[in-house]
Amino acid sequence: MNLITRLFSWIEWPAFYSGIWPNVVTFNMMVDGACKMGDMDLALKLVRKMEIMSGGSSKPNSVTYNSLIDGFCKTGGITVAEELRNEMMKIDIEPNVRTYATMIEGYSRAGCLEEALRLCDEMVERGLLPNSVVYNSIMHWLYMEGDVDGASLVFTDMSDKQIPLDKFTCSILTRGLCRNGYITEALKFLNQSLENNLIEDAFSHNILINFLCKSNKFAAARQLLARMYLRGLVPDVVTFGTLIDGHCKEGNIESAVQVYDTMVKGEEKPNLLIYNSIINGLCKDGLVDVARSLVDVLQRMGFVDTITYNTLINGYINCGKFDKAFKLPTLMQNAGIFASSATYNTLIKFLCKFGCVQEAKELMTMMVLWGVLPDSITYRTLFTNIDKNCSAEEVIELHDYMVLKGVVPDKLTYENIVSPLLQEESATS
DNA sequence: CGATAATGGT
Repeated sequence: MNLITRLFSWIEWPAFYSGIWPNVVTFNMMVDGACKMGDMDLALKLVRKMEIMSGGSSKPNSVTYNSLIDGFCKTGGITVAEELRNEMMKIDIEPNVRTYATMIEGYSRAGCLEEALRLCDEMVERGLLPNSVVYNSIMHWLYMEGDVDGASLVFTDMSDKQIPLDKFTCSILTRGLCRNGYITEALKFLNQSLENNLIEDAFSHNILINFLCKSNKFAAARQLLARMYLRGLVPDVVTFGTLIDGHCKEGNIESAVQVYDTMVKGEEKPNLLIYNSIINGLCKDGLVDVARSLVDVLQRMGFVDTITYNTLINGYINCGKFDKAFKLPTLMQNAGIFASSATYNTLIKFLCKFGCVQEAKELMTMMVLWGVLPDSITYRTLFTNIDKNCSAEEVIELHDYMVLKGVVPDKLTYENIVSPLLQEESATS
């Protein structure tokens, strides 16, 4: 019996024991919980049995169906979702705006924007008015497809129909414009939204600051931060984290630390992500020893994770301090931090790069012994570096070993390197 | 009364 079934197994018992009968809302909460966990079998089972389990007092309603439909859409079962929509109509539960919004998002996510747009028309025909959620979804997926003009048209339509814009609309437009290269337009739109008092949190600004950093426009990014203060918008950890990471990637530790100071002077507490960014920045800047001191301090504060150490390992390797890099897995274990596959992948890649493929293979078997599963990256690293005059049997043996340990092979590597050898092998034997 | 839909940073 799996955990989720176990958690809900009390439902099978007579409710007399507690003296409280579950009603539709109780069931809907459980159905939605199951859907959110992706356990659609359980969700469906609950819905099919709720009438009997409740002694005939509870029947699925539109909320039940909307939850189910959303669950199926999110787990790739758009066909089942469509069947459920038909089913609810058959038992006289009218699909409402939420039902359509959920289906429209589902079809868009599945890459069927055409069908999503058809559903928009259909809901209007049935007398339902698409709300901002529906418009936001459609615009988001048009932008994802790169259809900036289409999204603009939908936005105009939304304004014409006087559907209120919300903070979601703002962030979707900001991100959509940015990701399609319209940074100036995004900035213009953000200013306009500020004028209309549509912006209540740092969300949209964070998106724009992120894109400005990614396009190396740090002055503009910093200016935007300054403007947030002017407009009374409170920057959050994400705002600072984005700027700090941007500066670190740029190799400008000084600016990163300046932003850090600004953040600490405000009431915002730095999080682990921010420290990891700084550690990465210090390494990139050649200041690995400073990075190491920072990690030591953070470790004493209990403020480190796997990524902290992985970043430092990368830093040591990039500056040639290999012995220090290889000592880190033990150190992190002492600090109670579990090494990840990425920890060993970094070291394995280094060994391969310097022709020590045998040692790399040994490290891979060691990580298995230490309870860390190799992944498709480990697989790719080993096979793309494997000795050219290594025998086919050896390659296949390594492949079999890794697959047996639960590794899902990297598709391209398998097709190009391992699979040809397998055929060769079967041809000769 | 209570339960359901869309957005961000290593």
